[in-house]
Amino acid sequence: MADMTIATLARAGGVGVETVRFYQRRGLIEVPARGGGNGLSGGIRRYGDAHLRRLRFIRSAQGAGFTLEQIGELLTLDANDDRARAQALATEQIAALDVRIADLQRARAALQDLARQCAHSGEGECPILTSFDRPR
Amino acid sequence: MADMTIATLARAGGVGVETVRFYQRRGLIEVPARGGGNGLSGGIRRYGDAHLRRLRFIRSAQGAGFTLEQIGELLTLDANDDRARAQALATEQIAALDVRIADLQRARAALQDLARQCAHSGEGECPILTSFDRPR
DNA sequence: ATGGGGTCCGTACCATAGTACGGAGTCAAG
DNA sequence: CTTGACTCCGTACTATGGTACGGACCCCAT
Repeated sequence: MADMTIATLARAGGVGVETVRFYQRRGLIEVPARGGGNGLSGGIRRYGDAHLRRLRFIRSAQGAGFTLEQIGELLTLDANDDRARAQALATEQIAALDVRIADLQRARAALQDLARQCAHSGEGECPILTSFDRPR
Repeated sequence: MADMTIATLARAGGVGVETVRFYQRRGLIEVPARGGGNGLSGGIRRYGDAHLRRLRFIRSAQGAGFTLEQIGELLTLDANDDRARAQALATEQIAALDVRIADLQRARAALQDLARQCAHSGEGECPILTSFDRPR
């Protein structure tokens, strides 16, 4: 899968061309030299497996809740083999995820309660619409 | 707590003045008439308990993961007593929360694994930095 | 060798949820 | 009756993660 064009790379990574270019602007994906190696000056940039791995790295890390800025840092660490810092980032991110998960679970429980009450209550008011009036 | 100024209302709701004004622009909080009731023309807008309840509703609903647009709809339903639609929105939101929670839990588990491997592995590469290379 | 699709690049725009700024008006205390 | 804090309002700007546009250029198949 070497020597891809940007469209091929994007498709392989499951994103749009513009997204790849956006990541390049952010410094997350390297912009390869132009002209596929045939010696001529200008031309079209070609992408290889390394670029595709990088793109997938970015998408996976996003899936783990990292921001693009954090991902940039992870990539720097990768280049520097800075394991301690990488571990610290991971631990931080786990804590952040725990907070978010707990928040969402609380919200979910509250909503479920409300939906149940609304379904089973008689002609009174639906509690979904009044329950938020109390301070958190 | 009636007859608050916007700053008092904002403080009571735990937000900034600009945030209250932002909600007003979005149509989520009513803009009261000017001149506290003393008959004079121009003046300062005064806010009462209803405004504070509304503000707290918005903050609570945000805590449950609703967007401001959805909150606007909830408020409309409140005005119309549309219980069926409110229930539907709550159910939808619960499903959305479930998806997000599952995503985050998966991400958390993966990260934890990686952090552990990184801590216990010898002189090799820290797996945090290479593990994202595989497709999701 | 030419036509149409893909690429390059800068720039502008989108949604979401605010946050800040600046000038004019208002209000209450001293 | 002035001073200083607060309010009003429009407008602009922030952060995050893209998405779109337009002109110039390139390259491959016919």
